[in-house]
Order: sequence, then C-alpha cells, then structure tokens
Amino acid sequence: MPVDCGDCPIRHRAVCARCESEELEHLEQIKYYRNFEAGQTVIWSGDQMDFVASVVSGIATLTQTMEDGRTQMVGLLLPSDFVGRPGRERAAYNVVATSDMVMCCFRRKPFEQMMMRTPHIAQRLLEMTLDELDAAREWMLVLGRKTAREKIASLIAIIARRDAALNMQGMRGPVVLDLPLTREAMADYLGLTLETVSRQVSALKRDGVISLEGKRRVTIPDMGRLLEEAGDDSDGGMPA
Amino acid sequence: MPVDCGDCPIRHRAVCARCESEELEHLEQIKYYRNFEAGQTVIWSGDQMDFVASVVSGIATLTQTMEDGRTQMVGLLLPSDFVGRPGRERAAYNVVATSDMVMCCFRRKPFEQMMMRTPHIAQRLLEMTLDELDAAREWMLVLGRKTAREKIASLIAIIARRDAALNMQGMRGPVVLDLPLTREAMADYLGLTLETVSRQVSALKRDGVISLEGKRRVTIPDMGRLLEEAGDDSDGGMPA
DNA sequence: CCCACGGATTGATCTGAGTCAAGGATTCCT
DNA sequence: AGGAATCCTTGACTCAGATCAATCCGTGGG
Repeated sequence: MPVDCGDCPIRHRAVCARCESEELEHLEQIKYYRNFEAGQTVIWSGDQMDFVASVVSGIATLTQTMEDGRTQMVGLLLPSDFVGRPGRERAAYNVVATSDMVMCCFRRKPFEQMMMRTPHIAQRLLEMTLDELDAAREWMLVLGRKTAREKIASLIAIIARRDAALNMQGMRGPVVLDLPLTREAMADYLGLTLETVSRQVSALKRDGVISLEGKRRVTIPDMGRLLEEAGDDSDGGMPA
Repeated sequence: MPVDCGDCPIRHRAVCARCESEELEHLEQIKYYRNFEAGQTVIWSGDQMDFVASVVSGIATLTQTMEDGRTQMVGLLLPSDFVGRPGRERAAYNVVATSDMVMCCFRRKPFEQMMMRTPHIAQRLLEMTLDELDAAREWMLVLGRKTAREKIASLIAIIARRDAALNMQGMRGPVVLDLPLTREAMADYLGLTLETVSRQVSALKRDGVISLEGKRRVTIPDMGRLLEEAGDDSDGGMPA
C-alpha cells in the first residue's frame, strides 16, 4: 500500500497522471486506500456509491446481470483503471475483485469539486473514457460477430497486448501470460458458456495456436497466428 | 442549415451545450456545415480525419467491419451526437449517413486548441462520452446474452426511449415511432442476420407486442409488455 | 490419508439462429 | 405500363453453441 503519490505504481497512468505536485498534494488529502480479497464484491449495481476510485493493483470485473441470472461482463478493471462516475449517485454495475486488490478511493463530492477546479484531472479522465469507449466498441464486434473460437483467440490477444504494454516488452517471439480469469469469467466476458470456453481453449491448444501449463498459464508461440485466429488480421508485424 | 449557433436545434445538447456567448462566437468562426445524402459514406475507417463534428439533423451509423465482410454497428449517431476524437488522426470506424444528414464540423486542430482553453467544451464532451460508454455497455449485454427476440424488443425500446426524451412526451399509453434503420442495419446493430430480424419482428407483431403500419412505423400498445419481452424488466412504470 | 470442494474437461444431445433459396411489396426510372 | 432496383418476408434445412450430465484434477481440511 503506497502512501505517497510520488511512489505510486500507477502514478503516470491513472486519473492523476497529469497532475502537478501541487494538485497531487490536494488529492493526497482526500484519498484513502481500500483492500479487497479475491472474490469479494466491491459494490452492487444500484447501491449508493459515494466514492470514485483507481485500481492500484489486482483485477476487478464490471458486470451486468439480468433477473434470471444471465450475466455479461462489461469491463475488466486493471491497475490504473478508474471506477465510478462523477455526478452519479448509484453504481451502474456490479464490481467484483477477481484477485486480491487495492483501490485508491476519493470521496465523490470532494473529487467532483476538485475536478471542476483542476482541468488536468478532467482532461485525463476524458482521455481514459475515450479509450474505454474504443475498447467497448471493439468488444461489441467480438460479441456480435465472432465465432466462439475467434472470441477466445481475441481475448487471449487482448490480454497479451496489455501485458506487452505494461511490461514494455514487444511481442517478438513466444509470449507467455497468465489468464487473470476463470473459465466462467471468460465466458461472461465473451457471451459464451463455460463449457464452450473450455472446449475452444482445448481446441486452440490441440491445434498448436497456444500451449498451456496448468489451467492458467498460456504460451503463444506465434502471435501472428493467434491474431489470424482472432479474425483480427491487423497483420501484426511488418515483414523483413 | 442554421448559420447562427443561437438558432441551432442542438444548441443545448451538443458539445457546445455549456458554452457561453463569447465561446460560441469563437466556435462560429471555425465551424462549417456539411450535408450528406441517405446512404452516403461520411468517412471510412482508417482514413485521414482532420475534423470533428456534431450531427445537426439526420442519422448516421458507426460500424466496424472484418475483412470477410462481417459488420457490427458500434454506434448510432443521432442529432447532437459527436463524431471523431480529439487527438486522433485517423477514423476508427466507418461512418455512414442512414438518412439525409447535416453535420456541424470543426477543423480538428483549432478545435483541440479551443478545447484546451475552454473547459466548458471538455466538460461537456466528457459527459457525453460517459453516456456513450454506458450505452455501449448496455449494448454489450444485449449482444452477449439476449435472445433474438429480446434483442429486437430491446432495440425498439431503446428507440422509443430516445424518442420520448426528444419529444418530451412521457410513455403513457400507446407509443408510435418510426424505425430509422433497415432490417439489415438492425441486424448489424444486434449481431443477427436480416432474416432473423424479419422473423422476430413478425413474431412480435403476431404476438401483439407491437403492430406495424408499413415496414417502418411501429405502434407499441403496452410499453411494459415490450420491456418484459426485452428482458429489461426495469419495471417501467410505478403502480397506482 | 481420505474426503470434499471448486474449477475444469469432455461427451451426448438439443435447439436457436444462420444459411440458402424462393418470392412479395414499393418505389423509381424509362 | 413495364422493368428493375431495393427492401422485406417466409420456408426448408443445417450447424455452432447451449444444455445436461458425468468425470477429472488440484488443494486444503480434518
């Protein structure tokens, strides 16, 4: 648990990324940390929510549920991602910690006031929201038009990409990563059943697109191949 | 085609909603109108895009396409909606006019500069983007977890809701509306085929959930019933 | 050590939506 | 009026993914 924003691991990616030292000091005064264990619910859709927060470490999911229990994940919250909406009283989604997690919280009212005064925060939040909107739209293509196999390949590719971004390692050669989600969570992400997820993961393994070590650790021998399977075909690497 | 922002039909809902007269004057100087005919493409994904814009009148769609032709709508642009992203060089989606349409465009660079200086614009854009993100997430539930029948009912409900919002009419009693989309566009919206859309529209009609006058005009005798069919069950109206 | 439990796999079967194909209804053009 | 787009509807058949069900595997507890 960091205490000083200067030492914060998400300092340069979170809502506060653009803040200057003076502004940071102000934020320090209204922030507080909260810890969650894997599996714990942060908040239920519809509940009063008088804070907003950044994920400092760990992973959480944003899900929507129908009365009959069908659930769809609508967001995957990774370190530096923002939770909550300024000006909104009640949570719009269920937020559940998927791993042990630390959040940096701000009481909503003071945060809103501060946002009015410091354009740096609003600017950064706009940028982050636009990125999330792009991600949501990519996801809509996956949900609406891709086959089960393509969906699984897409998910693995997305995780590989953000791992690469985080670790600053390019995607030359084989990539190794850990799935941060259970088969069931993957199913909720992709609009499938867990059985189908399991089958398609097995199929990709059988076909040599990925290999598995345990249930969670995935090795991708050829990223280009994976992207093909995802139907992404952004062609990944240039020749030569 | 309005010329004076003061007379603009979307004055109080678009990005410029919060601007004061002085700021509006500045916007007036960099704005220009463009007209599109139904069916015309505004921009292709990947193309250079050196403007951003507001839809003044008419309707456009935002779509993503895979190489093999599968397409998914990722946004439906109605009057006052914003097109383009500050700081982005190239279009991320195809934008196609579905009806005759008028756009109020701003060259991107001057707009970006102005955004830096006038928080009112950035604030409003943030708010609009957050709304779009919410809409995208609701849509994800529709795409990932609803049946074809529920998808159609959901789409009709969404259109009914925004019509109600626009015309300031509540949703008491029967609601009449025009579908702004062809069956094919509805299919692209919902991740279905046009045949399935046609069948399910017929089924909802057969079952008395809606009635049709021509192909496009829909009457909803009982909104509660429609919401049930959509699986939304936000229960719509209170008793008494 | 044995058992229980949660997550994962795999098989058998069913079904909702896709595919392929044949028309019908409007509207526009000549 | 005739022809031909464009859009829509409907039917017959197929198949990808859901459902139902049995089993496996790793881990933690008594």
